[in-house]
Order: sequence, then structure tokens, then C-alpha cells
Amino acid sequence: MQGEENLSRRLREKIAHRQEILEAAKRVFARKGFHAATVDEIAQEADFSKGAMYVHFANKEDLFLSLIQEKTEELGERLEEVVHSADDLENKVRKFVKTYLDAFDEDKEFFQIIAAEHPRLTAQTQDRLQLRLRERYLETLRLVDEMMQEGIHQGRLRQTEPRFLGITLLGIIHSFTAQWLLLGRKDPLSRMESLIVELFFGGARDNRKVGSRKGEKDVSP
Amino acid sequence: MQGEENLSRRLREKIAHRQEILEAAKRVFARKGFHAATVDEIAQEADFSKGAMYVHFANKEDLFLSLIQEKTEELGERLEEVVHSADDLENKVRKFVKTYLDAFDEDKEFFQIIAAEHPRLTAQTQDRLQLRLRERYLETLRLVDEMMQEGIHQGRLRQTEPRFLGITLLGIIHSFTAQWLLLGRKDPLSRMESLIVELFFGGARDNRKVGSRKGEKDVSP
DNA sequence: TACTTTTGACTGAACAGTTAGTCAATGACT
DNA sequence: AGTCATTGACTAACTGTTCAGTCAAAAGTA
Repeated sequence: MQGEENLSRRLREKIAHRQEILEAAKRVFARKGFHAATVDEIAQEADFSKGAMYVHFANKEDLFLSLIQEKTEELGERLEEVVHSADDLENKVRKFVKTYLDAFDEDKEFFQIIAAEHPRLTAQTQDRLQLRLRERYLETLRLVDEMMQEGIHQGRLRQTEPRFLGITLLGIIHSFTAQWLLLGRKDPLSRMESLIVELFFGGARDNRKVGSRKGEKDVSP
Repeated sequence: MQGEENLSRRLREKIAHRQEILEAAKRVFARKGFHAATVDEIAQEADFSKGAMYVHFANKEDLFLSLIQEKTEELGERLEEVVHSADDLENKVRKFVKTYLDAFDEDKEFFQIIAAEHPRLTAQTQDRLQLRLRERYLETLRLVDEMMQEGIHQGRLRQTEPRFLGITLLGIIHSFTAQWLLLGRKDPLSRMESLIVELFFGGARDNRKVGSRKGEKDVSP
């Protein structure tokens, strides 16, 4: 009885410590990037010795990838859920954007890391964790492709390579997150949801039906 | 007479060598990124010794920033030129996009470096070169802001913060360059010019005036 | 319960590999 | 001869990783 309870106490503490290290690592990696961050600094931030790092993780890269994988997997799954639960294309896109922006507001440090390290993460590698991450990224890309393909077939999106429309949507989203990170804006990015969706579907052109102002030529091609 | 000619020959050679080093460095930085690239490897690629690096550049970072600055400055100036030389908003945007995409097709390695290192480049710093780079980036951002502001005042763009429209345009462009780099596509990105411009102005929605297909609801809000 | 033994997370210091940067010597060109 | 670009061995510092030793908690024993 007591034995089992005590054992689980040790385990719970270990897991908690692992989590503390991961959170410290997230802060340091977000500040410095993978290469410039040192194991020493992470250990210090987590208030453990350097050796303790290697109880929980095989090496620095393993620590880094473990950190990213959890969130990536979770976000990827959430995105698939919300997209598949919506019936209408416009709702799918709207929910996709909302989910992404909410995740950003919840954990900017994670997106800071991703923004800086994405090229490395999608590079070729033998590492299992990194392969899985790459796969996860491609799955999300495929999810967006599906959405676009569907929209094109329904005649609701312009007739192009679905991937190009996907790139466009993701590009707009990433550009907003990057801007929020660059300027250190504290207001929630989720407030941009409808603007982003409208810009994606309708573009930047003013579509209001008003009499033209002075000196304007007709814009439509 | 002869002396002056000889002096200039030496100078010309020195300048040429500097250029060779810069080009070798570009290849290595594009492959490895700033941190993972070593001065030894750059020297080897340039077919010089490591010591020769330090004749031309104060240190590794100076080499890196010099490399980027030249192109950045040139691209920034070219963008300002073409934008200011066009009269119409749509032409400004079109030329902006074309100039950017052409520059990408001309030198993908440069954009590979920028894509990977942009967060570091816009970070806070004391370094003079890096400060100048950050300033150059902000100037281009301002250029885009101006374009958008003008379009908004003319009633040709939707009434929002000009910066948001700028983010959108740049986001779409960057997303396409990133995709081209990720997949190693060899076909010129400049072929995407009109698609990108149309997506920016008109969005992803299909605007053709055709009878709706089966099972479609009206999409417009 | 009182004791001994075992476990294993954790420490801290040492290790080993790497790499940016230096400099005395070399050699080529004027 | 004098100047200057170039070399490449060297240094100094940094940093990821290891490991013998520590100690509190868990398990075993009577």
C-alpha cells in the first residue's frame, strides 16, 4: 500500500521536475535560439544542476525537440478537429485561423521558437523526433490543402493549385504572428481573426459599393 | 606611372578576393546557417586560409552582416525606385512584387539566409551594421505602409491600419519564397507574380460570374 | 515499529571536442 | 629592399557530455 503510494510520489516529482526543465528551456530557447542557448543557462533557469538535464533528456537536441513536439502535436490535432467538425468552407477557415491565433496568444514563446527555428526543423535529418515533427508539419499542410481543394471544387475558391491558396492563408497568419512578436505587442492576436479571414477570402481591395471619390479611375481589371 | 598602375592592380585583387570570400560565405551560410557555419569551412570554400578572412573582416559576424547588407541595401533601393516610379497603386504593388520575386530568382541563397536568420537580424543589438540592417528593413516596411496608406485614402483598399495590409502582402510573398526554398523548386518564382497580386487585391474567393454549381449556398457575407 | 539496505535523482567537477581569433614566418610582387 | 597579402600552427575560451559520489526517500527485515 504505502510502497505503491511512495513510488508514485517519486515518479510524480520526477515528472514535475521534467516539466520545470522544459518550461525553463522554453524561455531560454525563445530568448536565444537553439544554438546560442547553453545547457548551463537552461539548468540555471530551471534551478537544477547541469547533470540533472541528462537524467531527463539524452542531449540538448532531444530536450529541444521534446519541448516542441508536445505543442506541435497538440496544435496539429486541434486544428484537424476544428476543421473536420465544421461543415462549411468559410467556417473551416475561420475556425482554423481562430484556433491558430488562440494558440499563439496562449503561448507566444513557443511560436517565437518555431518562427526562428522552422527552417532547421524542416531540414533533412535522421533524428526520429525531428522526422516526426516534419511529418506533423506536412500533415497540417495537407489539412490546409484539403480545405482548399474542397473549396475549389465547390467553385467557391479561384481555380488554382490548392497549395498556392494554402500558402497564402498560412503566409498571412505567420506574417501577423511575426509582427506581433517583433513589436512585442501585448494585445491578443485573436482580435485579428475576422480581418485575416476577410483578407484571405476577399483580398485587400475595397469592395464597398460607394460612389467613387474624386480623381479615381476604375480599379477592376 | 607604373607605380600607380601596380597599386591599383593590388587593390583590384584585394577587392576581388574579398568578393570571393563573400560569395563562398554566402554558400556556406545558406547551407548551414550562421551558427553552424565555421570560419574554417568558409575559408576552405573560398580557397583561402582562415587568417585571410581576418584581413577583410573584423570577425565572423562582420563577415556575415557585410554579406547581407550589400544585397539588402540594393534590394531596398530597387524597391523604392520601382514603387516611386509607378503612378498607379496597382502598378506599384505589381512592380514591388515583380522586383522582389526577380531578386529571389536571381539569388536564392541570399533569401535562404534571410529566411533562416531574420529573427536574429531584427533583434535588439548594439552592432552598427546590424542596426543599419534593422533600419533598412523598417524603411522597406515604411515604403509598403506608404503604398497602402495611399490606396486606402484613394478608396481602393479596405479601411484598415495600412500596416495590416502591408503585413498581408509581405506575408504572401514570404510564404511563396519559403515554399520554393523548402521544396527546392527550380522554376522561376516570378511566374507567380500575377497570382500573388491578384490574391492580395482580390483574395482567394472565386469571383467569376457563373451560375452556381449544385449544392452551393451563397458565400457572400 | 526500529533498523538496515537499496535505489536513483541529483550534484559538481572534470573531460573532450570544437572553434573564433592571433601572429610570427613566408613568399610574392613592385 | 620593402611592402603587403597570405599562411597555418597556436591559443584561449566555450560548451556539450560524462561520471563518481551524495543523500533523502523507498523497500526490505525482524
